[in-house]
Amino acid sequence: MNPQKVISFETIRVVCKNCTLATLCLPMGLTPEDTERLDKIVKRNRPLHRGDYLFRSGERFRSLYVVKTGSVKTYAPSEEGGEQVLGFHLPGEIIGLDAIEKDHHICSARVLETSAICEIPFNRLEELTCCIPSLQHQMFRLLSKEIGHDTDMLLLLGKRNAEERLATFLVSLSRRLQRRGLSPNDFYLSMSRHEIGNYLGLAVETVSRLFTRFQDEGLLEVDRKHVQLKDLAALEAIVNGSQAEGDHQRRSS
Amino acid sequence: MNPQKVISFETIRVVCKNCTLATLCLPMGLTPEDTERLDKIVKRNRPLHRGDYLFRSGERFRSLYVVKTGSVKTYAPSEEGGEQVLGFHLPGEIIGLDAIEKDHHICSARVLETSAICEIPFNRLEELTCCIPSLQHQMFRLLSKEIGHDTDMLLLLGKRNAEERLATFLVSLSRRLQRRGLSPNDFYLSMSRHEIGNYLGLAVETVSRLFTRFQDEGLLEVDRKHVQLKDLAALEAIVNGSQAEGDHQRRSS
DNA sequence: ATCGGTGTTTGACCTGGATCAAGTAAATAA
DNA sequence: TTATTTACTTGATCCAGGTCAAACACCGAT
Repeated sequence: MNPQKVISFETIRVVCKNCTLATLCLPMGLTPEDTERLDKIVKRNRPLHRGDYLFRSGERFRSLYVVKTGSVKTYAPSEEGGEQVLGFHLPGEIIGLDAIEKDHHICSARVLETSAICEIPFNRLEELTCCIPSLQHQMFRLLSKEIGHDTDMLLLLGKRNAEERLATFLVSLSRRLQRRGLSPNDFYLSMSRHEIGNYLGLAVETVSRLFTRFQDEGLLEVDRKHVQLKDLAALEAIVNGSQAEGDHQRRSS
Repeated sequence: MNPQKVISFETIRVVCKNCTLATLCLPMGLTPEDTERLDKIVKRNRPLHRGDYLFRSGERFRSLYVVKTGSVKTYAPSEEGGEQVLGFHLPGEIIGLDAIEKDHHICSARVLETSAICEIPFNRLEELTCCIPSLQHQMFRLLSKEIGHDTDMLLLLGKRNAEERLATFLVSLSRRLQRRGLSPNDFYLSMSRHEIGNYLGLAVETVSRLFTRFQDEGLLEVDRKHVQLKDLAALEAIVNGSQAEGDHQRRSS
Protein backbone atom coordinates (compact mmCIF):
# COMPACT_ATOMS: atom_id res chain seq x y z
CA MET A 1 0.00 0.00 0.00
CA ASN A 2 1.26 3.37 -0.92
CA PRO A 3 1.50 5.36 2.32
CA GLN A 4 1.22 8.55 0.28
CA LYS A 5 -2.15 7.60 -0.99
CA VAL A 6 -4.37 10.61 -0.77
CA ILE A 7 -8.05 11.07 -0.60
CA SER A 8 -9.35 10.38 -4.06
CA PHE A 9 -12.59 10.05 -5.98
CA GLU A 10 -12.43 6.32 -5.21
CA THR A 11 -12.14 6.59 -1.45
CA ILE A 12 -14.76 9.26 -0.90
CA ARG A 13 -17.87 7.73 -2.30
CA VAL A 14 -19.87 10.73 -3.39
CA VAL A 15 -23.50 9.93 -2.86
CA CYS A 16 -26.66 11.96 -3.24
CA LYS A 17 -27.26 11.67 0.48
CA ASN A 18 -24.12 13.62 1.26
CA CYS A 19 -24.49 16.04 -1.58
CA THR A 20 -24.99 19.64 -0.61
CA LEU A 21 -27.36 20.01 -3.52
CA ALA A 22 -29.87 17.47 -2.22
CA THR A 23 -32.40 20.19 -1.50
CA LEU A 24 -32.20 21.68 -4.99
CA CYS A 25 -31.77 18.58 -7.08
CA LEU A 26 -33.79 15.55 -7.99
CA PRO A 27 -33.75 14.00 -4.48
CA MET A 28 -35.65 16.99 -3.13
CA GLY A 29 -38.39 15.71 -0.89
CA LEU A 30 -37.44 12.05 -1.13
CA THR A 31 -37.05 9.79 1.90
CA PRO A 32 -33.49 8.67 2.68
CA GLU A 33 -34.31 5.18 1.40
CA ASP A 34 -35.67 6.48 -1.92
CA THR A 35 -32.69 8.80 -2.26
CA GLU A 36 -30.47 5.75 -1.90
CA ARG A 37 -32.33 3.95 -4.67
CA LEU A 38 -31.94 6.97 -6.91
CA ASP A 39 -28.29 7.22 -5.96
CA LYS A 40 -27.66 3.72 -7.26
CA ILE A 41 -28.45 4.66 -10.84
CA VAL A 42 -26.48 7.92 -10.91
CA LYS A 43 -23.20 7.82 -12.83
CA ARG A 44 -20.49 10.18 -11.71
CA ASN A 45 -17.96 10.58 -14.46
CA ARG A 46 -14.68 12.42 -14.19
CA PRO A 47 -14.73 16.21 -14.44
CA LEU A 48 -15.20 17.86 -17.80
CA HIS A 49 -13.28 20.89 -18.97
CA ARG A 50 -14.19 24.13 -20.69
CA GLY A 51 -15.71 23.41 -24.09
CA ASP A 52 -16.38 19.70 -23.50
CA TYR A 53 -19.76 18.48 -24.61
CA LEU A 54 -22.33 16.80 -22.42
CA PHE A 55 -24.20 16.01 -25.61
CA ARG A 56 -24.75 17.44 -29.05
CA SER A 57 -27.90 18.38 -30.88
CA GLY A 58 -29.19 15.42 -32.83
CA GLU A 59 -27.63 12.73 -30.65
CA ARG A 60 -29.75 9.94 -29.28
CA PHE A 61 -31.21 10.77 -25.89
CA ARG A 62 -30.04 8.42 -23.14
CA SER A 63 -29.48 10.38 -19.97
CA LEU A 64 -30.35 13.49 -18.06
CA TYR A 65 -27.45 15.43 -16.61
CA VAL A 66 -27.17 17.42 -13.42
CA VAL A 67 -24.51 20.00 -12.76
CA LYS A 68 -22.71 19.15 -9.54
CA THR A 69 -20.03 21.84 -9.68
CA GLY A 70 -19.17 24.34 -12.39
CA SER A 71 -21.52 25.57 -15.08
CA VAL A 72 -22.94 24.52 -18.42
CA LYS A 73 -24.52 26.31 -21.34
CA THR A 74 -27.17 24.82 -23.58
CA TYR A 75 -27.79 26.17 -27.04
CA ALA A 76 -29.69 25.34 -30.20
CA PRO A 77 -27.28 25.32 -33.12
CA SER A 78 -29.00 26.48 -36.32
CA GLU A 79 -27.29 25.11 -39.40
CA GLU A 80 -24.51 27.36 -40.71
CA GLY A 81 -22.87 28.10 -37.37
CA GLY A 82 -25.46 30.38 -35.83
CA GLU A 83 -26.80 29.46 -32.41
CA GLN A 84 -29.31 30.50 -29.78
CA VAL A 85 -28.10 30.13 -26.23
CA LEU A 86 -30.98 28.61 -24.26
CA GLY A 87 -29.61 28.68 -20.76
CA PHE A 88 -26.73 28.76 -18.32
CA HIS A 89 -26.94 25.99 -15.77
CA LEU A 90 -25.64 26.07 -12.22
CA PRO A 91 -25.13 23.27 -9.69
CA GLY A 92 -28.30 21.31 -8.99
CA GLU A 93 -29.92 22.13 -12.33
CA ILE A 94 -31.07 19.39 -14.66
CA ILE A 95 -30.20 19.36 -18.33
CA GLY A 96 -31.74 17.38 -21.17
CA LEU A 97 -35.43 17.43 -20.31
CA ASP A 98 -36.26 18.81 -23.74
CA ALA A 99 -34.96 15.62 -25.36
CA ILE A 100 -37.51 13.23 -23.89
CA GLU A 101 -40.20 13.88 -26.47
CA LYS A 102 -38.23 13.30 -29.65
CA ASP A 103 -35.83 10.80 -28.06
CA HIS A 104 -33.06 12.93 -29.53
CA HIS A 105 -31.34 15.98 -28.18
CA ILE A 106 -32.61 19.17 -29.78
CA CYS A 107 -29.91 21.30 -28.26
CA SER A 108 -26.23 20.95 -27.43
CA ALA A 109 -24.68 21.30 -23.99
CA ARG A 110 -21.11 22.16 -23.17
CA VAL A 111 -19.40 23.11 -19.97
CA LEU A 112 -18.23 26.68 -19.47
CA GLU A 113 -15.55 25.80 -16.91
CA THR A 114 -14.19 22.67 -15.27
CA SER A 115 -17.32 20.96 -14.01
CA ALA A 116 -18.47 17.80 -12.30
CA ILE A 117 -21.59 16.37 -13.83
CA CYS A 118 -23.91 13.61 -12.63
CA GLU A 119 -25.45 11.46 -15.33
CA ILE A 120 -28.83 9.82 -14.85
CA PRO A 121 -29.78 7.19 -17.43
CA PHE A 122 -33.36 8.01 -18.29
CA ASN A 123 -34.68 4.49 -18.75
CA ARG A 124 -33.41 3.58 -15.30
CA LEU A 125 -34.96 6.73 -13.92
CA GLU A 126 -38.32 5.88 -15.42
CA GLU A 127 -38.22 2.48 -13.72
CA LEU A 128 -37.85 4.31 -10.43
CA THR A 129 -40.44 6.98 -11.06
CA CYS A 130 -42.93 4.21 -11.71
CA CYS A 131 -42.56 2.82 -8.20
CA ILE A 132 -41.68 5.96 -6.26
CA PRO A 133 -44.64 8.34 -6.52
CA SER A 134 -42.81 11.19 -4.84
CA LEU A 135 -40.01 10.88 -7.38
CA GLN A 136 -42.51 10.88 -10.19
CA HIS A 137 -44.08 13.98 -8.76
CA GLN A 138 -40.67 15.59 -8.45
CA MET A 139 -40.00 14.85 -12.11
CA PHE A 140 -43.31 16.42 -13.10
CA ARG A 141 -42.40 19.43 -11.02
CA LEU A 142 -38.97 19.78 -12.58
CA LEU A 143 -40.38 19.52 -16.09
CA SER A 144 -43.05 22.03 -15.20
CA LYS A 145 -40.47 24.34 -13.68
CA GLU A 146 -38.54 24.32 -16.93
CA ILE A 147 -41.69 25.37 -18.77
CA GLY A 148 -42.25 28.15 -16.26
CA HIS A 149 -38.70 29.36 -16.76
CA ASP A 150 -39.12 29.37 -20.52
CA THR A 151 -42.27 31.40 -20.06
CA ASP A 152 -40.27 33.99 -18.15
CA MET A 153 -37.74 34.08 -20.97
CA LEU A 154 -40.47 34.56 -23.56
CA LEU A 155 -41.69 37.55 -21.62
CA LEU A 156 -38.15 38.88 -21.39
CA LEU A 157 -37.49 38.57 -25.11
CA GLY A 158 -40.95 39.62 -26.19
CA LYS A 159 -41.54 42.64 -24.00
CA ARG A 160 -38.39 43.94 -22.35
CA ASN A 161 -35.80 46.37 -23.59
CA ALA A 162 -32.05 45.82 -23.47
CA GLU A 163 -31.54 47.43 -20.07
CA GLU A 164 -34.28 45.34 -18.48
CA ARG A 165 -32.93 42.18 -20.04
CA LEU A 166 -29.43 42.57 -18.65
CA ALA A 167 -30.71 43.64 -15.24
CA THR A 168 -32.99 40.60 -15.17
CA PHE A 169 -30.10 38.37 -16.12
CA LEU A 170 -27.91 39.72 -13.34
CA VAL A 171 -30.57 39.67 -10.65
CA SER A 172 -31.61 36.16 -11.58
CA LEU A 173 -28.01 34.96 -11.54
CA SER A 174 -27.46 36.65 -8.21
CA ARG A 175 -30.44 34.88 -6.65
CA ARG A 176 -29.43 31.51 -8.00
CA LEU A 177 -25.92 31.90 -6.64
CA GLN A 178 -27.29 32.92 -3.27
CA ARG A 179 -29.50 29.86 -3.11
CA ARG A 180 -26.33 27.83 -3.56
CA GLY A 181 -24.64 29.49 -0.64
CA LEU A 182 -22.49 31.80 -2.74
CA SER A 183 -22.24 35.56 -2.62
CA PRO A 184 -25.21 37.21 -4.34
CA ASN A 185 -23.29 40.36 -5.12
CA ASP A 186 -19.75 39.30 -5.90
CA PHE A 187 -19.15 36.66 -8.50
CA TYR A 188 -17.33 35.66 -11.66
CA LEU A 189 -19.18 35.16 -14.90
CA SER A 190 -18.31 31.90 -16.57
CA MET A 191 -19.75 32.97 -19.91
CA SER A 192 -18.56 35.56 -22.41
CA ARG A 193 -20.27 38.84 -23.28
CA HIS A 194 -21.03 37.28 -26.59
CA GLU A 195 -22.87 34.39 -24.93
CA ILE A 196 -24.78 36.74 -22.66
CA GLY A 197 -25.85 38.81 -25.65
CA ASN A 198 -26.88 35.76 -27.58
CA TYR A 199 -28.91 34.49 -24.63
CA LEU A 200 -30.66 37.83 -24.18
CA GLY A 201 -31.25 38.51 -27.87
CA LEU A 202 -28.81 41.45 -27.90
CA ALA A 203 -25.63 42.31 -29.79
CA VAL A 204 -22.34 41.98 -27.90
CA GLU A 205 -21.78 45.70 -28.19
CA THR A 206 -25.07 46.41 -26.48
CA VAL A 207 -24.19 44.14 -23.58
CA SER A 208 -20.82 45.78 -23.23
CA ARG A 209 -22.30 49.27 -23.31
CA LEU A 210 -24.87 48.33 -20.70
CA PHE A 211 -22.23 46.98 -18.34
CA THR A 212 -20.39 50.25 -18.71
CA ARG A 213 -23.52 52.26 -18.15
CA PHE A 214 -24.58 50.27 -15.08
CA GLN A 215 -21.10 50.84 -13.70
CA ASP A 216 -21.25 54.56 -14.42
CA GLU A 217 -24.57 54.70 -12.63
CA GLY A 218 -23.10 52.96 -9.59
CA LEU A 219 -25.25 49.86 -9.91
CA LEU A 220 -22.25 47.54 -10.15
CA GLU A 221 -18.52 47.25 -10.58
CA VAL A 222 -17.30 45.12 -13.41
CA ASP A 223 -13.81 44.05 -14.31
CA ARG A 224 -13.77 41.55 -17.07
CA LYS A 225 -15.51 38.43 -15.70
CA HIS A 226 -15.64 39.77 -12.17
CA VAL A 227 -18.93 41.41 -11.24
CA GLN A 228 -19.88 43.10 -8.00
CA LEU A 229 -23.45 44.21 -7.65
CA LYS A 230 -23.44 47.45 -5.67
CA ASP A 231 -27.12 48.30 -5.76
CA LEU A 232 -29.25 45.21 -6.06
CA ALA A 233 -32.38 47.14 -5.14
CA ALA A 234 -31.89 49.46 -8.09
CA LEU A 235 -31.34 46.52 -10.42
CA GLU A 236 -34.48 44.88 -9.13
CA ALA A 237 -36.32 48.13 -9.70
CA ILE A 238 -35.26 48.01 -13.34
CA VAL A 239 -36.41 44.40 -13.59
CA ASN A 240 -39.97 45.09 -12.55
CA GLY A 241 -39.94 48.84 -12.56
CA SER A 242 -40.31 49.98 -16.13
CA GLN A 243 -43.47 47.96 -16.38
CA ALA A 244 -44.95 49.85 -13.46
CA GLU A 245 -44.46 53.23 -15.06
CA GLY A 246 -46.92 53.67 -17.85
CA ASP A 247 -46.42 50.70 -20.11
CA HIS A 248 -43.87 51.80 -22.68
CA GLN A 249 -42.81 49.31 -25.32
CA ARG A 250 -46.22 48.87 -26.75
CA ARG A 251 -45.28 45.63 -28.45
CA SER A 252 -46.81 44.35 -25.27
CA SER A 253 -50.20 45.72 -24.55
CA MET B 1 -90.94 10.54 -22.37
CA ASN B 2 -90.75 13.51 -24.63
CA PRO B 3 -91.04 12.22 -28.20
CA GLN B 4 -89.19 15.29 -29.40
CA LYS B 5 -86.16 14.45 -27.39
CA VAL B 6 -83.14 14.91 -29.57
CA ILE B 7 -79.66 13.60 -29.45
CA SER B 8 -78.02 15.41 -26.58
CA PHE B 9 -74.81 15.49 -24.60
CA GLU B 10 -76.41 13.00 -22.24
CA THR B 11 -77.35 10.39 -24.81
CA ILE B 12 -74.09 10.40 -26.74
CA ARG B 13 -71.48 9.51 -24.18
CA VAL B 14 -68.38 11.14 -25.50
CA VAL B 15 -65.45 9.00 -24.52
CA CYS B 16 -61.75 9.19 -25.30
CA LYS B 17 -62.00 5.95 -27.21
CA ASN B 18 -64.31 7.52 -29.78
CA CYS B 19 -62.57 10.85 -29.85
CA THR B 20 -60.98 11.77 -33.14
CA LEU B 21 -58.13 13.35 -31.21
CA ALA B 22 -57.01 10.13 -29.58
CA THR B 23 -53.84 10.06 -31.65
CA LEU B 24 -52.84 13.60 -30.70
CA CYS B 25 -53.97 13.75 -27.14
CA LEU B 26 -53.06 12.13 -23.84
CA PRO B 27 -54.32 8.63 -24.81
CA MET B 28 -51.74 8.48 -27.59
CA GLY B 29 -50.11 5.08 -27.44
CA LEU B 30 -52.27 3.70 -24.65
CA THR B 31 -54.01 0.33 -24.83
CA PRO B 32 -57.81 0.45 -25.08
CA GLU B 33 -58.07 -0.69 -21.46
CA ASP B 34 -55.75 2.04 -20.21
CA THR B 35 -57.57 4.59 -22.33
CA GLU B 36 -60.76 3.54 -20.61
CA ARG B 37 -59.22 4.06 -17.18
CA LEU B 38 -58.07 7.49 -18.25
CA ASP B 39 -61.48 8.23 -19.68
CA LYS B 40 -63.10 7.63 -16.30
CA ILE B 41 -61.37 10.59 -14.70
CA VAL B 42 -61.97 13.05 -17.54
CA LYS B 43 -64.64 15.66 -16.89
CA ARG B 44 -66.46 17.03 -19.89
CA ASN B 45 -68.14 20.29 -19.01
CA ARG B 46 -70.50 22.23 -21.20
CA PRO B 47 -69.02 24.36 -23.97
CA LEU B 48 -67.39 27.65 -23.09
CA HIS B 49 -67.82 30.86 -25.07
CA ARG B 50 -65.48 33.53 -26.34
CA GLY B 51 -63.76 35.21 -23.45
CA ASP B 52 -64.60 32.56 -20.83
CA TYR B 53 -61.76 31.57 -18.57
CA LEU B 54 -60.42 28.07 -18.13
CA PHE B 55 -58.40 29.43 -15.25
CA ARG B 56 -56.75 32.64 -14.17
CA SER B 57 -53.19 33.38 -13.19
CA GLY B 58 -52.73 32.87 -9.47
CA GLU B 59 -55.53 30.35 -9.02
CA ARG B 60 -54.87 27.06 -7.31
CA PHE B 61 -53.85 24.35 -9.75
CA ARG B 62 -56.28 21.44 -9.83
CA SER B 63 -56.67 20.22 -13.38
CA LEU B 64 -55.09 20.06 -16.76
CA TYR B 65 -57.30 21.02 -19.69
CA VAL B 66 -57.42 19.70 -23.21
CA VAL B 67 -59.04 21.51 -26.10
CA LYS B 68 -61.59 19.24 -27.74
CA THR B 69 -63.02 21.72 -30.22
CA GLY B 70 -62.39 25.43 -30.65
CA SER B 71 -59.29 27.29 -29.53
CA VAL B 72 -57.79 28.80 -26.43
CA LYS B 73 -55.16 31.40 -25.72
CA THR B 74 -52.87 31.40 -22.72
CA TYR B 75 -51.18 34.54 -21.53
CA ALA B 76 -49.17 35.86 -18.63
CA PRO B 77 -50.85 38.98 -17.28
CA SER B 78 -48.29 41.43 -15.92
CA GLU B 79 -49.81 43.72 -13.31
CA GLU B 80 -51.24 46.93 -14.78
CA GLY B 81 -53.09 45.33 -17.68
CA GLY B 82 -50.18 44.36 -19.88
CA GLU B 83 -49.91 40.76 -20.98
CA GLN B 84 -47.71 38.37 -22.92
CA VAL B 85 -49.61 35.88 -25.03
CA LEU B 86 -47.89 32.52 -24.52
CA GLY B 87 -49.74 30.37 -26.96
CA PHE B 88 -52.80 29.56 -29.04
CA HIS B 89 -54.08 26.07 -28.42
CA LEU B 90 -55.90 23.86 -30.88
CA PRO B 91 -57.85 20.62 -30.38
CA GLY B 92 -55.79 17.92 -28.70
CA GLU B 93 -53.40 20.32 -27.01
CA ILE B 94 -52.92 20.27 -23.27
CA ILE B 95 -53.06 23.39 -21.16
CA GLY B 96 -51.84 23.99 -17.63
CA LEU B 97 -48.60 22.00 -17.49
CA ASP B 98 -46.71 25.06 -16.31
CA ALA B 99 -48.76 25.14 -13.12
CA ILE B 100 -47.57 21.82 -11.70
CA GLU B 101 -44.42 23.17 -10.12
CA LYS B 102 -45.84 26.03 -8.11
CA ASP B 103 -49.23 24.37 -7.59
CA HIS B 104 -50.72 27.63 -8.85
CA HIS B 105 -51.43 28.80 -12.35
CA ILE B 106 -48.82 31.24 -13.60
CA CYS B 107 -50.79 32.17 -16.67
CA SER B 108 -54.42 32.69 -17.57
CA ALA B 109 -56.33 30.78 -20.21
CA ARG B 110 -59.44 31.89 -22.04
CA VAL B 111 -61.25 30.55 -25.03
CA LEU B 112 -61.11 32.45 -28.30
CA GLU B 113 -64.33 30.99 -29.70
CA THR B 114 -67.02 28.59 -28.53
CA SER B 115 -65.03 25.59 -27.41
CA ALA B 116 -65.42 22.20 -25.80
CA ILE B 117 -62.82 21.50 -23.18
CA CYS B 118 -61.91 18.28 -21.36
CA GLU B 119 -60.80 18.68 -17.77
CA ILE B 120 -58.40 16.22 -16.16
CA PRO B 121 -58.01 16.49 -12.39
CA PHE B 122 -54.29 16.29 -11.84
CA ASN B 123 -54.28 14.32 -8.61
CA ARG B 124 -56.40 11.64 -10.23
CA LEU B 125 -54.10 11.65 -13.23
CA GLU B 126 -51.06 11.15 -11.02
CA GLU B 127 -52.71 8.10 -9.47
CA LEU B 128 -53.00 6.65 -12.95
CA THR B 129 -49.52 7.59 -14.15
CA CYS B 130 -48.14 5.73 -11.15
CA CYS B 131 -49.62 2.45 -12.29
CA ILE B 132 -49.65 2.89 -16.05
CA PRO B 133 -46.03 3.24 -17.19
CA SER B 134 -46.98 4.12 -20.75
CA LEU B 135 -49.19 6.93 -19.47
CA GLN B 136 -46.38 8.19 -17.31
CA HIS B 137 -44.08 8.15 -20.29
CA GLN B 138 -46.68 9.98 -22.34
CA MET B 139 -46.89 12.66 -19.67
CA PHE B 140 -43.12 13.05 -19.66
CA ARG B 141 -43.22 13.36 -23.42
CA LEU B 142 -45.95 15.98 -23.35
CA LEU B 143 -44.10 18.04 -20.77
CA SER B 144 -40.91 17.70 -22.76
CA LYS B 145 -42.72 18.69 -25.93
CA GLU B 146 -43.89 21.86 -24.30
CA ILE B 147 -40.29 22.70 -23.41
CA GLY B 148 -39.23 22.03 -26.98
CA HIS B 149 -41.94 24.32 -28.25
CA ASP B 150 -40.88 27.07 -25.90
CA THR B 151 -37.35 26.63 -27.17
CA ASP B 152 -38.58 27.25 -30.69
CA MET B 153 -40.34 30.39 -29.52
CA LEU B 154 -37.20 31.65 -27.79
CA LEU B 155 -35.35 31.27 -31.05
CA LEU B 156 -38.14 33.08 -32.86
CA LEU B 157 -38.20 36.03 -30.47
CA GLY B 158 -34.44 36.15 -29.98
CA LYS B 159 -33.20 35.82 -33.53
CA ARG B 160 -35.91 36.39 -36.13
CA ASN B 161 -37.17 39.57 -37.71
CA ALA B 162 -40.80 40.55 -38.07
CA GLU B 163 -41.30 38.93 -41.47
CA GLU B 164 -39.85 35.63 -40.32
CA ARG B 165 -41.95 35.67 -37.19
CA LEU B 166 -45.25 36.09 -38.99
CA ALA B 167 -44.32 33.55 -41.65
CA THR B 168 -43.36 31.06 -38.95
CA PHE B 169 -46.64 31.67 -37.17
CA LEU B 170 -48.65 31.05 -40.33
CA VAL B 171 -46.73 27.97 -41.43
CA SER B 172 -46.91 26.46 -37.97
CA LEU B 173 -50.62 27.13 -37.74
CA SER B 174 -51.12 25.64 -41.18
CA ARG B 175 -49.34 22.42 -40.20
CA ARG B 176 -51.22 22.07 -36.98
CA LEU B 177 -54.54 22.51 -38.75
CA GLN B 178 -53.54 19.96 -41.35
CA ARG B 179 -52.66 17.42 -38.67
CA ARG B 180 -56.21 17.87 -37.42
CA GLY B 181 -57.71 17.12 -40.80
CA LEU B 182 -58.44 20.72 -41.70
CA SER B 183 -57.32 22.68 -44.72
CA PRO B 184 -53.69 23.77 -44.38
CA ASN B 185 -54.15 26.75 -46.70
CA ASP B 186 -57.63 28.06 -46.06
CA PHE B 187 -58.64 28.91 -42.54
CA TYR B 188 -60.09 31.47 -40.19
CA LEU B 189 -58.00 33.04 -37.47
CA SER B 190 -59.68 32.91 -34.10
CA MET B 191 -57.37 35.54 -32.63
CA SER B 192 -57.06 39.26 -33.34
CA ARG B 193 -54.13 41.03 -35.01
CA HIS B 194 -53.41 42.48 -31.63
CA GLU B 195 -53.08 39.03 -30.07
CA ILE B 196 -50.89 37.81 -32.91
CA GLY B 197 -48.61 40.80 -32.49
CA ASN B 198 -48.43 40.33 -28.77
CA TYR B 199 -47.59 36.65 -29.22
CA LEU B 200 -44.84 37.42 -31.75
CA GLY B 201 -43.38 40.39 -29.91
CA LEU B 202 -44.54 42.84 -32.60
CA ALA B 203 -46.78 45.90 -32.70
CA VAL B 204 -50.24 45.47 -34.21
CA GLU B 205 -49.33 47.85 -37.00
CA THR B 206 -46.39 45.69 -37.99
CA VAL B 207 -48.57 42.59 -38.17
CA SER B 208 -51.11 44.43 -40.28
CA ARG B 209 -48.47 45.76 -42.64
CA LEU B 210 -46.94 42.31 -43.02
CA PHE B 211 -50.29 40.75 -43.91
CA THR B 212 -50.70 43.43 -46.54
CA ARG B 213 -47.20 42.90 -47.85
CA PHE B 214 -47.54 39.12 -47.99
CA GLN B 215 -50.75 39.62 -49.91
CA ASP B 216 -49.13 42.07 -52.33
CA GLU B 217 -46.37 39.55 -52.92
CA GLY B 218 -48.91 36.85 -53.70
CA LEU B 219 -48.02 34.69 -50.70
CA LEU B 220 -51.54 34.75 -49.36
CA GLU B 221 -54.98 36.29 -49.53
CA VAL B 222 -56.35 37.79 -46.41
CA ASP B 223 -59.77 39.19 -45.67
CA ARG B 224 -60.16 40.03 -42.06
CA LYS B 225 -60.01 36.70 -40.19
CA HIS B 226 -60.06 34.65 -43.35
CA VAL B 227 -56.62 33.58 -44.57
CA GLN B 228 -55.75 31.63 -47.68
CA LEU B 229 -52.14 30.64 -48.08
CA LYS B 230 -51.33 30.82 -51.78
CA ASP B 231 -47.65 29.99 -51.70
CA LEU B 232 -46.77 27.84 -48.75
CA ALA B 233 -43.38 27.00 -50.21
CA ALA B 234 -42.43 30.67 -50.29
CA LEU B 235 -43.58 31.12 -46.72
CA GLU B 236 -41.55 28.11 -45.65
CA ALA B 237 -38.59 29.60 -47.46
CA ILE B 238 -38.94 32.71 -45.35
CA VAL B 239 -39.16 30.61 -42.20
CA ASN B 240 -35.84 28.87 -42.71
CA GLY B 241 -34.53 30.87 -45.59
CA SER B 242 -33.09 34.08 -44.22
CA GLN B 243 -30.91 32.06 -41.93
CA ALA B 244 -29.41 30.24 -44.90
CA GLU B 245 -28.32 33.42 -46.63
CA GLY B 246 -25.45 34.88 -44.76
CA ASP B 247 -26.56 35.27 -41.20
CA HIS B 248 -27.96 38.77 -40.95
CA GLN B 249 -29.34 39.90 -37.61
CA ARG B 250 -26.10 39.53 -35.79
CA ARG B 251 -27.84 39.46 -32.44
CA SER B 252 -27.55 35.79 -33.11
CA SER B 253 -24.08 34.67 -34.07
C1' DA C 1 9.53 38.91 -24.12
C1' DT C 2 7.10 38.81 -28.35
C1' DC C 3 3.43 37.49 -31.38
C1' DG C 4 -1.00 36.37 -32.90
C1' DG C 5 -5.73 35.48 -31.73
C1' DT C 6 -9.70 36.27 -29.34
C1' DG C 7 -12.74 38.88 -26.28
C1' DT C 8 -14.11 43.45 -24.96
C1' DT C 9 -14.83 48.26 -25.35
C1' DT C 10 -15.99 52.56 -27.62
C1' DG C 11 -17.43 55.62 -31.30
C1' DA C 12 -20.14 56.75 -35.57
C1' DC C 13 -23.81 55.61 -38.25
C1' DC C 14 -28.03 53.38 -39.98
C1' DT C 15 -32.34 50.88 -40.04
C1' DG C 16 -36.27 47.85 -38.71
C1' DG C 17 -39.88 48.25 -36.42
C1' DA C 18 -42.15 51.05 -32.63
C1' DT C 19 -44.82 55.05 -31.98
C1' DC C 20 -48.01 58.61 -33.23
C1' DA C 21 -51.87 59.99 -35.83
C1' DA C 22 -55.74 59.51 -38.89
C1' DG C 23 -58.96 57.26 -41.38
C1' DT C 24 -61.96 53.15 -42.53
C1' DA C 25 -64.71 49.20 -41.82
C1' DA C 26 -67.05 45.70 -39.16
C1' DA C 27 -69.63 44.53 -34.96
C1' DT C 28 -72.80 45.82 -31.47
C1' DA C 29 -75.94 48.71 -29.31
C1' DA C 30 -79.76 51.71 -29.21
C1' DT D 1 -82.19 52.51 -39.15
C1' DT D 2 -78.37 55.17 -36.89
C1' DA D 3 -74.93 55.75 -33.12
C1' DT D 4 -70.97 53.98 -30.81
C1' DT D 5 -67.40 51.10 -30.06
C1' DT D 6 -63.71 48.21 -31.42
C1' DA D 7 -60.63 46.19 -34.88
C1' DC D 8 -57.87 46.97 -38.59
C1' DT D 9 -55.20 49.57 -42.00
C1' DT D 10 -52.12 53.06 -43.75
C1' DG D 11 -48.91 56.92 -43.63
C1' DA D 12 -45.37 59.82 -41.32
C1' DT D 13 -41.89 60.11 -37.99
C1' DC D 14 -38.62 58.61 -34.51
C1' DC D 15 -35.31 55.98 -31.86
C1' DA D 16 -33.35 51.76 -29.50
C1' DG D 17 -30.38 48.96 -30.62
C1' DG D 18 -28.03 46.65 -34.56
C1' DT D 19 -24.08 47.15 -37.68
C1' DC D 20 -19.53 48.69 -39.02
C1' DA D 21 -14.97 49.97 -37.79
C1' DA D 22 -11.14 50.49 -34.94
C1' DA D 23 -8.54 50.34 -30.87
C1' DC D 24 -7.32 47.86 -26.85
C1' DA D 25 -6.44 44.22 -23.37
C1' DC D 26 -5.71 39.79 -22.16
C1' DC D 27 -4.00 34.92 -22.88
C1' DG D 28 -1.76 31.09 -24.65
C1' DA D 29 1.99 29.74 -27.72
C1' DT D 30 6.35 30.20 -29.63
